[in-house]
Amino acid sequence: MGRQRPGTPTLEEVAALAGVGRGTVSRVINKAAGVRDSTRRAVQQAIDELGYVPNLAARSLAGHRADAVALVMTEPDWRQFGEPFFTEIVRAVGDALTDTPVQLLLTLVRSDTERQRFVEYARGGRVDGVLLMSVHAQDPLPDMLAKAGLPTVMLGRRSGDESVTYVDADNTGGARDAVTHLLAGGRRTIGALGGPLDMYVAQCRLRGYREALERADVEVRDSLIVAGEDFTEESGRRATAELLARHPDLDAVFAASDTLAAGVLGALREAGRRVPEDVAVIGFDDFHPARPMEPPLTTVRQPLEEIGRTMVRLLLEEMEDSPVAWRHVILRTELVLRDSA
Amino acid sequence: MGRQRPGTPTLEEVAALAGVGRGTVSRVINKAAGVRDSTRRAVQQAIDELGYVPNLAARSLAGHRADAVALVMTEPDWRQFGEPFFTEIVRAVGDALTDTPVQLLLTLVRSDTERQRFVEYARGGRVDGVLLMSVHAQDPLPDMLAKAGLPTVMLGRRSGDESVTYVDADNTGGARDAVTHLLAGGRRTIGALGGPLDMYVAQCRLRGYREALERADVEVRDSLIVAGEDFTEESGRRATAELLARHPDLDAVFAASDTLAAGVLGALREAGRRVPEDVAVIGFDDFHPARPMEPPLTTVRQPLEEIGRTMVRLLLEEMEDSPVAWRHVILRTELVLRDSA
DNA sequence: ATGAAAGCGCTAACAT
DNA sequence: ATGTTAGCGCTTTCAT
Repeated sequence: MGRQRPGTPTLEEVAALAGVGRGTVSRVINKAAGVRDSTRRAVQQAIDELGYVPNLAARSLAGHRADAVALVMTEPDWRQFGEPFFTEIVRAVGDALTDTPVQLLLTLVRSDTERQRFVEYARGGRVDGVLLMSVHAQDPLPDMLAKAGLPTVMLGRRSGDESVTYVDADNTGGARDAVTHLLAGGRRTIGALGGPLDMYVAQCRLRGYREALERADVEVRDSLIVAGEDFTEESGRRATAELLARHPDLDAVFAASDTLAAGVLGALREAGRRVPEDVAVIGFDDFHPARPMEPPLTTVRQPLEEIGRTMVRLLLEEMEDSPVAWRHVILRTELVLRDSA
Repeated sequence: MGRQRPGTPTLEEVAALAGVGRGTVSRVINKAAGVRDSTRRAVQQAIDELGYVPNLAARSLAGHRADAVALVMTEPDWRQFGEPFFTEIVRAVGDALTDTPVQLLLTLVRSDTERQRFVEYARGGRVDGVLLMSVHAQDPLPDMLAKAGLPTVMLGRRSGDESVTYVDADNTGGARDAVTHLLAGGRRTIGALGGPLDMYVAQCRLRGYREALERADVEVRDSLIVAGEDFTEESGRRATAELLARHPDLDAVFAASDTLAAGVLGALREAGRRVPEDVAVIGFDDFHPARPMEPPLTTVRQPLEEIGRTMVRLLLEEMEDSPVAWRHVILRTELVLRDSA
């Protein structure tokens, strides 16, 4: 057992030292109005003298709030957490909370044990709200939290008619733009690398690919589409090799993530194809400044900063019970042209 | 305000429904001994019927513990979090806690504001202990926590005489082994890439480099040593370019991290050097299965799994106030030979 | 503007 | 084995 050391000063001792009532001390530490300036100073001095720190458990119990929110990564494969997409989201969420008194707690949920433990933690009132990243279609966590009445915001959605509040990028539109760009460049044999199909985001990006082809009256061939197991570089490599075997005349590839795209580039070069001369490549861009796409290719940029900010805004609104205009927000992507393919 | 919805059943209601006293219900949910099996079942049924979940704030307040520990990343540059070294540690720590009732909370401390907020969170009793990653020499956080009497375990140390409990790899020894191996291979003009010198780990690794040279009676030349700003690949690239400019006859490089080593490889190849024929490279290995060193080179492997496990063990011991044999643990590294350089 | 007092829901010590 | 009770330290009315 750890916790606050015995002998930790309490609000009551502060009150005694300052010669005021408990209520007054409470008002001071909560910066509530209606305290004379001289009293406030006296209390503050007592606080400093004693090194008083509020007991958060007591505050939670009496105040019915935790002043904390959880950002949950529900991914059995924890290494995904190192992916730029997630680190950027974490950064954006952290930034959005920096001016609030709310403590951000990142948590991993990799197994049913951990899921159970987290639900008890959250339902137990240790957080006021939950942000969910990387949710797979069959994940029960969002519903468990919703049923418990906990304010919850997801990054992405599990399906087309999602009940939980979410923020998503316009994956379909972004993919459509990308493939339309490839078509405009004269490409016709365009391969598509989706991510894992149990994630709606992968379905959307593939749908965008199809829609672009259909609009241009180009035949959609299933043999040009490969759904990977995940969004990793290695996955991109394997899929590309497969694609090249099936379609030696491949002249473009649309990849559903930038790590996939990196794998595509590697595999293409190994196979002796020039990029973008022989094969043009476009991927979604997770916008990680430290690991720029190399070489710079045209990418579909997701507004990660805005996604994180929006998630926080929606969550705080739900926590305040204030009216929310939209419970579903879909943010536009941007096609960043960086080649002449 | 969020938190447990109004109308959430309390322990008292469970007791009433089950027709027992509060104490008994408490015993049941805490799996305490001394409850008849039939009573236990009756209580359990009431719990299920009501969908009761314990209020963790009340439990903390009465029980003087939080059943949670924080794993803190104190790095102004949050992107570091994506580095394999950290994701592996997070995984190992998560694994070590998976069979305990303790919830793991990851937190970012990037600024003074966040440091302050976290200290209040921790001192406020929301966690029973703190694990610290990526601590820089002048970081005041460890002392703030120690002064507050919070069980704390650091990954690495801030200096040679660290007061806070820590777990570290044998950086000096590992570096010595690496450089000794290079010398045994006949290399004499060996460059050294340290990390940021405000981190003790970087100093140790450079010391190991020096010691190996001294033991072999090879002159230590300052011009062969470059301290980077951080442990990133980009940093490794720049440093290597500098090294090559100063020493065209460079025949080996010792890098203080695997990401640095990756940068070294890139820069060497760009400069037309063959690896390991012209220049042998050895780096510390953060052992990330998903991003293997490419090409496989000899590396100094740190026992990350064991580091994480040990940190957790020490922390739990400190939390239990049970006697701890060592407050400082230094784990051996292993030289993994993968080339003929 | 400030003090007093009633809980918040639980654990743990003490009875029985 | 189980019921009873006294807090844990705070927020929040309600008086004054």
